[in-house]
Amino acid sequence: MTETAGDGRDAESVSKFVESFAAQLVEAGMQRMAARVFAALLASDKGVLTSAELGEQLQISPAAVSGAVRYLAQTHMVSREREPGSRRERYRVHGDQWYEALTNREAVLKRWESALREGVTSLGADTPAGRRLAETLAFFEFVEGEIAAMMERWRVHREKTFGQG
Amino acid sequence: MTETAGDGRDAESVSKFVESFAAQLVEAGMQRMAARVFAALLASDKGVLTSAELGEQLQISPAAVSGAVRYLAQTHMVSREREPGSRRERYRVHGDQWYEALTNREAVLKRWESALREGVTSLGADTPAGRRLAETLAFFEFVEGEIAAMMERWRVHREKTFGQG
DNA sequence: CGCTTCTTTCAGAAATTTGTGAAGTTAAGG
DNA sequence: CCTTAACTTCACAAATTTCTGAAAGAAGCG
Repeated sequence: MTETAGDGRDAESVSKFVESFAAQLVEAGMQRMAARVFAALLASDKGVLTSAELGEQLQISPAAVSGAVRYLAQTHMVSREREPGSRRERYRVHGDQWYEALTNREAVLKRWESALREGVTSLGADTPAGRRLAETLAFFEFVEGEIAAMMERWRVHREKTFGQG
Repeated sequence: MTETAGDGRDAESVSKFVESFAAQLVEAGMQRMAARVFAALLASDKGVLTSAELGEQLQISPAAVSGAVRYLAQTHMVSREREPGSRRERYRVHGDQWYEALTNREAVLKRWESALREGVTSLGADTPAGRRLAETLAFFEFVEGEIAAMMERWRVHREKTFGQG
């Protein structure tokens, strides 16, 4: 059985999962390194890894880790931590926050809505195209509200199923 | 005022909307030509354009139109029509279907779930990482169910707001 | 059945994206 | 303060993606 450094788990199984899950995320539009880093964190024992650990496990340069983490932090899928009095940064998946970021993409929705709003104005709200855009806009606004409610239901459902986690 | 062929609308306004909305879609991961074609259809008078019209309006080759439309049709964001007795294909946005394709992405979710399921098995459901993956999996399964309900609520909401459309 | 018109496929050029090594920056610890 | 360990930024090489022109493929129409 192949073992990594100290975490006592089958490195090959981990890698297999990491690569296959990352591949799916990539297919859905995520940058490759970001996807691999994220998957590695998900599959890690504590949900926390250092830059060096990520680099070694995924066989990528510090620069690649840095870039991936910047992206993931911006999109709120991982958070950076620093043990006080250390130069070592640690990256963590929030057991119950990251998927909001994944599905929500509120910023994306907002920008779509903004573009649509301008379209309605400039094409005219009384034109067929304007009406189509207005309806599309209404849909996104609707979705935006629904997602919040859905996440709330998830939290309830989750607690029932998994406890406080 | 700049007018296109026969639709009597300000070509520049249309183009402006098309390009800015398409840009947002691209940023969210859609292929550029697909995004432009889609936006052009959204902003068209009838929600229908021919291949030639798309090529001219967007200044792209027939090949590019073909590729974009293939993608959009595969993802159910537009449908292809053919007036019986014509070689000319027409592409249409479904005023009230395309966003299902956009948000649904059921196939994507399914593949994510599948990768996670394998991860849970191979890492062990009783390990910390296994539990994290299992919870993630549960989340996606939850979302999958919720989306159907959400779309149903949208249909109701839409009819109240826009009528039968 | 061949002509014509439209769409698709394909190979390749161009542009973009990605990941690296190396230099630069920051901050802990002596 | 100087050293050193870590992270970040930058320029470039490599890989990938994208779009085009050209050729091939369908399908109506005479």
